[in-house]
Amino acid sequence: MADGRSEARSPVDETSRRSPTMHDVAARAGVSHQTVSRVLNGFESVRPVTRDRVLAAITELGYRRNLAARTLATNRSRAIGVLAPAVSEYGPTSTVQAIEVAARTAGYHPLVTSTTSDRESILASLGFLLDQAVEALVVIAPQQRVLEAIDELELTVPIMTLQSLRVDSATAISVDQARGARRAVQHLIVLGHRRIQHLSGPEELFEATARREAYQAAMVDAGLAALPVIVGDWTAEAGMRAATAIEPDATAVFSGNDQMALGLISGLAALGRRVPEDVSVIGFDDVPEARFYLPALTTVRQDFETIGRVAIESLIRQVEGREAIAVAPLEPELIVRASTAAPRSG
Amino acid sequence: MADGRSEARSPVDETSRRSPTMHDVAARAGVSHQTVSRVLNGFESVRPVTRDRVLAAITELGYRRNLAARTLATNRSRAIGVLAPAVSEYGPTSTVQAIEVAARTAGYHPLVTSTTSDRESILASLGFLLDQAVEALVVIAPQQRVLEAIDELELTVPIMTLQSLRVDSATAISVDQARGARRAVQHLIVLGHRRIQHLSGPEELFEATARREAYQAAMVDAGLAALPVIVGDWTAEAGMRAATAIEPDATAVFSGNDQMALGLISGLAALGRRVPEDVSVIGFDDVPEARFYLPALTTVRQDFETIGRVAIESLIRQVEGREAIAVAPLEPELIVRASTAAPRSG
DNA sequence: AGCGCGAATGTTAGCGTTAACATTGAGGCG
DNA sequence: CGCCTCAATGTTAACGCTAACATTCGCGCT
Repeated sequence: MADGRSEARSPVDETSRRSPTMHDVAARAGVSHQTVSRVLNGFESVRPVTRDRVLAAITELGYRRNLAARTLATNRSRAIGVLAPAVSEYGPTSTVQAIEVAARTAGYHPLVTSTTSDRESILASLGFLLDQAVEALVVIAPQQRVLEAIDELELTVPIMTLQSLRVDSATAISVDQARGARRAVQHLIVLGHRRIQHLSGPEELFEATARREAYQAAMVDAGLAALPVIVGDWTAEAGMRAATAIEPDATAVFSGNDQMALGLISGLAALGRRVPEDVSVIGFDDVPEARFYLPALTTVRQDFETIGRVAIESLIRQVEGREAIAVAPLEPELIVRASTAAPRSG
Repeated sequence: MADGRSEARSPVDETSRRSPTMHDVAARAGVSHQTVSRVLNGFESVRPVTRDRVLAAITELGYRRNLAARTLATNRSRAIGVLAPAVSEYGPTSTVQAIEVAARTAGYHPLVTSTTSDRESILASLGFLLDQAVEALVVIAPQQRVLEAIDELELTVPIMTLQSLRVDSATAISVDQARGARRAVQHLIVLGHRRIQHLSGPEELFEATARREAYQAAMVDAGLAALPVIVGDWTAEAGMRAATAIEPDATAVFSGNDQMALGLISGLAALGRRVPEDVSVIGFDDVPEARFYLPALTTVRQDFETIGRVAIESLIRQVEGREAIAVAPLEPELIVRASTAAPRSG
C-alpha cells in the first residue's frame, strides 16, 4: 500500500505522455467527442464522411477506448467471470477452454480465475471477479465449499454451476455422473465380472461421490456385493498406491478417473498382475492420452466442450434479459478399449 | 421519480437498486466519502474509532469498491495480463498456474487470456488485455508470430516472454532447451546407442526447434550421424503414427515431449517392438503421469513453476520503477526411468 | 492568553466515457 | 415563404472514485 510518503512517485508515468482520449480524436477529426463515441458504438446517424474522418483520426493517433471509463459510465462490463479449480486436470482445463471460446465469440470477455479449495481462496477469487463487475458467473464447482461461498455472498448476477450436480437444471449443467458410472460397472458385469472394486476420487468432491454411489447402486442392482471403496485423490500416484489395496480376488476395478487408472495399471504391473488378463481396469473422462496407455484404457467420455458452451449460452441469454436454458444432464459415452476383458475364470 | 425515460429497458437493472457507493457508506458512518476512501486505502491519519465506524458501515451495507471508478481515477489497474496458448498441455498450464499464484500473492490481479496461434486471435487477445489497462504482460510465446504481434503493437508496458528463447535475459525467461535436449541425447549415447532418432514438435515452435537443433548438434559432437527428424504435433496420436516412420535400425528415440513418447511406445508395441528392450525412448517435460507409463518414461524435467514465478517478480519490480531481474536460462533435469536401457547388441 | 502547528477530516475538481437533452440546418409542404 | 420535421451533431451532466487543497480543532509553547 502507498504508505505515508508525500511524493507518490507514480511508477507508471515514466513513458510520459498519456494515451489519447476521445477529445484528442475529436479535435483531430474536427468533431465533438460525442460523435467519436457514436462512431465507436456503431450508431447509424453518423454521415459516412464524418465516420471516415473519425476512424482516420483514431488510427492516426493509435487511440484505444478507455474501458474503465466506459464501464463506469455504462455500468456494464461485458465480462463473464469464470471460477475454476487450480488444477491442471483435463476436465476443468478443457471446460474452461470451451467457455473462453464461447464467451469471446458472443462478444463477452471471459475472466478466468483459478482457486484452491480453501474458503479464503474461494472468497478472494469471487471477490476479484465481483470487483471486475462481471455480469455473469460460471463456477466449476466440484465441491460443497464453493457452493456455500456463493450462497453466502448473495450474488445478484446470473450464475451457472458446472459439474456441481445441483438439481436445478436452469443454473447447473453437468454430465450425468451416475449414468456414466453405471455404464462402466455394467460393462464389467456384462463381461462376466463379479468381484468389481471401485477406486474413488476425493470424498468431498461431488463427482467422486456421485460415481461412488452409482457404483454401489449398480452392484446391488445386479445382485452383487459392493467391495470396499478405495479412496484416492485423482492422481496417478494414488492409483499406484491403490494397487496394493485391491482385494486379491477382485477381477476388475472401476477407477474414478483415467489418471488413477493409469497409476493403478502401473502398480498392478509392479505386483505382477497384468491388465486385462488378471484384472480389468476401466477409467473415467477419456483424456486424450487414454487411447495410448498400455493397454489402451476403456473409459467413459465426458463432453466438457458442450458443458462449457451451453453454460455460456444460457448465461448470455440471462444477461440479455431472457430466460435461462434448461439443460438435462449430458449423456456420457462408454469407450471400450483393451484394458477390459472377460475374467479368466469366466 | 426515478425513471422518467420512455424505455431503455436496460437488461441489467432488473435487480433494481444499484449497489452502494462510498457516499452511502460515508452517510451511514457519519463521515465524508473521502474518509471512507482513506480507510479503504489504509491511510494512517484516520482515528481508530472513525475507522471502525466506517468498516462497520461497509459490512452492514455490503459495500464493494467500484474498480472501474478507481482505475479511472488513479490510472492504475494493478492488473497483469497473461497471454497463453489455448492448449491443455502440462507445460503452459502449470506455468500459468504459477503466474497466477505469484501475481495474486504480490497484490496484483492476473488476467489470463488464451489464444490460438493465428494472427487475428493473438491481436484480439492482446487488445483485450490492453483494454483492461494491464500494467505488465506475460507472454507464453512458443512461436514467432506472437512475438511479431507484440513488436508491432509497440506496447509501452513491461513485458516478459516465456519459453520464447529470446536471448535478452531481462525480458525473457526460459528453460535451457538445448541443454535439456543434449542431456537426453547424451544419456542415450552413454548407454551405448548409436542410431538415435528424433521425434520433433511442430516446426514453427521455438521449443521444438531448439530441441531439434540440439539433437543434431549433440549427434555431430559425438561423431554420430543424425537420422532424419520426424515431425509431430506434440500429441500422443502423432507419436503413434511416428512408430511406423522410425528407421528399422534405430535403437533409440528422443521424443520432443512426453505425450508423443507415450504414443510412440504404444505404436511400437503395436508393431511388436518393445521398449526398452528393442528401442529406448526418452521424452521431455516430465508430466506427472510419466512415472506411471509402462514402461516408466525417462525424460527431461522443466521447472515451469520457477519460470512463472520469476517472470512475475521481475515484472512487478519494473512496474514499481525498479529494474528487471536478469535470469539465466534454467537448468533442466534428466530423469532416468525404465524406458531407456542399453541397446541389445551393445 | 494568543498563536501556530499538525492531526483529522471535509470540499472540490477531475479521470474518460456515455446518456440525455439541446442545437443546427436542410428540405418538404401548406 | 415561414414553419415543422428530422437527420446530424454539439453540450452538459453524471458514473464512483482519488488527489489536492481547504478547513477545523485541540494543544503546547512563549
